[in-house]
Amino acid sequence: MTTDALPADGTKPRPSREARRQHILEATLRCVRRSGFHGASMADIAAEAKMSVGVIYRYFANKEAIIEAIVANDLAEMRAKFAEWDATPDERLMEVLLETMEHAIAHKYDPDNSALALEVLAEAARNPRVAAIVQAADIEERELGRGLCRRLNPGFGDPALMDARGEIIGMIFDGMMIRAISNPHTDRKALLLGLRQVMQVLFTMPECRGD
Amino acid sequence: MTTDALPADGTKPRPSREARRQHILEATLRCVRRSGFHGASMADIAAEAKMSVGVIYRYFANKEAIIEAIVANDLAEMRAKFAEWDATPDERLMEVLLETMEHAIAHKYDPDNSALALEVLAEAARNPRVAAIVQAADIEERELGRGLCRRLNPGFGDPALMDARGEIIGMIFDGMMIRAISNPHTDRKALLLGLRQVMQVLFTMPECRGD
Amino acid sequence: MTTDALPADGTKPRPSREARRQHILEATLRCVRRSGFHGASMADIAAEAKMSVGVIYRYFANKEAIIEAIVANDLAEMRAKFAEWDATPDERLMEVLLETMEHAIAHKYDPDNSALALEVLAEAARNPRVAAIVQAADIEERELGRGLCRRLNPGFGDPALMDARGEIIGMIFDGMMIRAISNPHTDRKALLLGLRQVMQVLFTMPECRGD
Amino acid sequence: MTTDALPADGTKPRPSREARRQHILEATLRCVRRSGFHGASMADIAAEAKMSVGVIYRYFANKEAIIEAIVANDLAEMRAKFAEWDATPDERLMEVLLETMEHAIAHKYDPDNSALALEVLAEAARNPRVAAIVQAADIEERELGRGLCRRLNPGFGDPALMDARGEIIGMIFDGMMIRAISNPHTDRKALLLGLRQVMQVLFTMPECRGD
DNA sequence: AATGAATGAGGTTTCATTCAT
DNA sequence: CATGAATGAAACCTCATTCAT
Repeated sequence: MTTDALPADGTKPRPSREARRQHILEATLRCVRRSGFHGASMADIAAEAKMSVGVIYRYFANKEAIIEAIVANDLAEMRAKFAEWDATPDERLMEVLLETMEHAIAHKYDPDNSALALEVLAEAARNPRVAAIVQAADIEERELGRGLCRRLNPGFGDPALMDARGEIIGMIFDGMMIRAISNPHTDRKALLLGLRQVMQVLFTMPECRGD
Repeated sequence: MTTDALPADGTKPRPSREARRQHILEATLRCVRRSGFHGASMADIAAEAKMSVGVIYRYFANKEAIIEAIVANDLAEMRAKFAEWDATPDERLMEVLLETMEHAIAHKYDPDNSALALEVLAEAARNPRVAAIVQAADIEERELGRGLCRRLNPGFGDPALMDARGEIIGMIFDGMMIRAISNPHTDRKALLLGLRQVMQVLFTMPECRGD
Repeated sequence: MTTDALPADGTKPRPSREARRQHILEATLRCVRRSGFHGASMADIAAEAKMSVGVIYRYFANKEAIIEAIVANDLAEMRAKFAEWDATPDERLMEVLLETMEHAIAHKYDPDNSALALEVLAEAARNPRVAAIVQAADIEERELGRGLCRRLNPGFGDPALMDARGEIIGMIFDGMMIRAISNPHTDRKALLLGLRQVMQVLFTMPECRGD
Repeated sequence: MTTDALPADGTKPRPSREARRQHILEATLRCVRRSGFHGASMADIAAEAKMSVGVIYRYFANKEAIIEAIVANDLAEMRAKFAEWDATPDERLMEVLLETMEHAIAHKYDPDNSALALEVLAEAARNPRVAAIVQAADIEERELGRGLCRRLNPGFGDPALMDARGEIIGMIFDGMMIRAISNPHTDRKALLLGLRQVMQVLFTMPECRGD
């Protein structure tokens, strides 16, 4: 039995604790995208969430805790993406992946998304608690990615080499966010063609013991 | 060449203006890597540089100017890298590039380097002045990269497609910095093998008009 | 009328927002008279108001806003003065004006008042925002003064000349504040006699086309 | 024997100590008119005087001493003005005075002049050293003014009343500087007519024991 | 439980003054 | 003597956090 529940009377039911946390997180996201972690003040967040400053402290111990929760939240999105692929039969998998590229480009080149991700990564680069969250999420993501690669490339032998291949694919997707900053006006049409070709190779190219 | 000069006597010569600027930039770098741009206070920087706060303002108009100088400084490094390649004869170029991969990995996976770069990029994502510097540098880098690609792949027709290929190569290098945060303990040996293989393909794979 | 209200219990009621603004303005006035606008630091003002520095910024956007509020506050005093004269019947107006001279002298020769006014004017001489406030107030004051002159001197024809006469009367009152600095120990009794005589002439002397 | 003198050789002779002081004062004046006493930094002044900061401290103990010297300098101007009048024969005196009005208006309504004067007066209102200088200058000015009044109005009996009359005339001139701030766009033509008429009255109106 | 006013340390920046060269 | 780089105190302002109401 939680503290929410029991509407019944005329007043609107109090939202659950989790719902309010989410509400705060979403407000924070909007603020952070606008001004970065350090630029977003608790007052901004409170105003954006239409709450008082004080109440935020009932849901999060401090500002850092909000940041950590935001980072953790990204997991959900990522899992959803992989779940979609998992539901795709092997013979259509490559096709679906290539179709995904268009959305991936749009998503990664969206300044809002990349700005936030870079903010998080820069924070992770020096805040061990954030780093731990990012890395934990990444472990999960790699595991899911490994499954995908195995389905596409059953003949791959050495798991270390396959992991490396996965890393490289990861680099391309992650690097897209940096390219979005450094060269926001890329020709996305040409990029899409190029990426589809390269991805096809990356997902299917046989392993090859170096030298 | 500069206005200082004339050491010779027992006293240590006054360092040149440029030397002091570099001194401040290096101190700032150490602080920024430790705590980020916003986390590094002018007092921290001054302490790190063993200077008074005020003197820093004789060399930089404000904190943002230091950031800009740091970003601009990266240009020199990048140019040096391309200059090295430019001096390499065509027949050895691919070989040298592949050898470079090892250093690239070491460099990008060095937390000091990637933390700083991400900091800069996150700042660029919101600060138009920093964005302008980053993008100007990138234009130059792309131009140099284009030259490299043309030497390696003279048969490439559509320049848009070749630029896209260059973007993708850029994604891999840029993305490496993010992977360095998300998965710092990658098996670098396997990664090196994989990257060499992939790069060889990327640099030489013929263009291919989609669908 | 305001949002506070409900004292009644033993605890002291929270002062209204407006009351706190006034409290800050009064503290600022004391500081400014002591050390001028630039000499009065926010820390001084906070100490004088027995508040923390930060709280002042909840009531005023910045130091300049406090200055502007002080200037604006003077308007109220000025309007009250004219309102008093407006309520006086024509036949007693000159008499009341001459009686006012004594208070005017006391007011303008009070170092507190003149120091503040000069501070404001010096600021207005350089700060366009303050100048705008001062000039807006003056427009209003001239309009009121014009009405007064018309009542005292209905035969005055050329409005430009009457305005000039008003300007000259203004010079005398404004100049008094400067004399208060340059010669604080004037014989005020003699001054009062002289001013009454001069004012009577100024208010009633017929216009006279030049030469 | 002072430290200047002895040019003779090919190099340009070193300016006298007094000349350099004047040079600094003039540079300071330009700075102060531009930005006020507090706004004019020693660095600004040094740059304006084309000197190094350090050398200024060989001529003035500190910034306040420069301010004091500027105030004291105004004496010279004022004395020159009275000297001109002293040289005028009685029968033309009033005429010359009235002619002076036009220059007086132009001078007092010049924002540069009034801004500086108000700056000085505001400073005098709280800095006893500056107040002393201002007041000493005023004593001298009043003495000269008294002579002028006596020449124009030999029948005036009570010296206290005559001094009061002088004060009032002073108010008009001083007040003009404040009007220049509060109402910079006065109709100066009309003002000139009005002032001439009023001045004529003020300089010649017989004394009159009040009530 | 919710509010939002208050705190005050700490941020960036300026500048009068000194002093080694 | 002149220089101008260096100092460091102090200016204004912000904001995470607390707590009386």
